[in-house]
Amino acid sequence: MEYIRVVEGVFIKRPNRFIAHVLIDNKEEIVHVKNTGRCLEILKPGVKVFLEPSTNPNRKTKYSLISVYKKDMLINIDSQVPNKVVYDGIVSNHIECLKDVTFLKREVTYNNSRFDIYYEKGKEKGFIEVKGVTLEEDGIAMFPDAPTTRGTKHINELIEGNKEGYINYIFFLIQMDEINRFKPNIERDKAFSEAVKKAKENGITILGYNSGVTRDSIIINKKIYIDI
DNA sequence: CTTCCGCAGCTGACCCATGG
DNA sequence: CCATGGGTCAGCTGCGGAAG
Repeated sequence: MEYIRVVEGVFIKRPNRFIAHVLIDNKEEIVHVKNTGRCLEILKPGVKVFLEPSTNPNRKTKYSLISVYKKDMLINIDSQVPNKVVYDGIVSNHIECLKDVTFLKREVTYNNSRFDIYYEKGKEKGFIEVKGVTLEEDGIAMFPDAPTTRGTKHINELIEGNKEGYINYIFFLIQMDEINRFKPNIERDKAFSEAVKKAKENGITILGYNSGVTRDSIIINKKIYIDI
């Protein structure tokens, strides 16, 4: 997944969920933030960020904030992209246990939820819920960075699906390089963490992959250890 | 003892920008 | 036109303290 005409900036502040103030070419710009989480740990004043110019002339903001440096590690915070990165990873047969799928579709509604990816592989079929992970502490990636009742609900519905014969997956895409370990963030969201554990006990496969992140791209990389 | 007022804390609505 | 989710603010509730 490539970004076009990426520019560099310095993060100033994020007054609300959708916008941030960023210094670009020594000029303060108001830009759109693609991330839904709060990202307190990484969006600190003065950090170096990368932005993609918008092609939509009707937009209020000229740029979207896509990645942030945390020390010397670049973290992609685009919450739209993990979905696509995983989808591309499956299509290119990069995911060991999802090789040679026979059918693949994004954003598929099932009962009351919409899941990120639906797949069929011969007789096998199921849903894949993708979670983008931007939080890291001591080399361990964690999710979520803020409580997510929606996420918990999704997982419980994946468990229901498994009971009805689907073979479902939870896929944590770590939006950074060189992180080789993942665990649910029990301190931040106990309910979610317990739902993940329950999912595993009910036969749902929990996958974690890190990504190759550069200033103008993100691509799926290596399978990592999941600590549940 | 009862009533009223003030304040703190909580809830809910709305706003922000975008893309589906 | 709706979903997204945190921040802000207005308005409401409930509690406590003080005064009649």
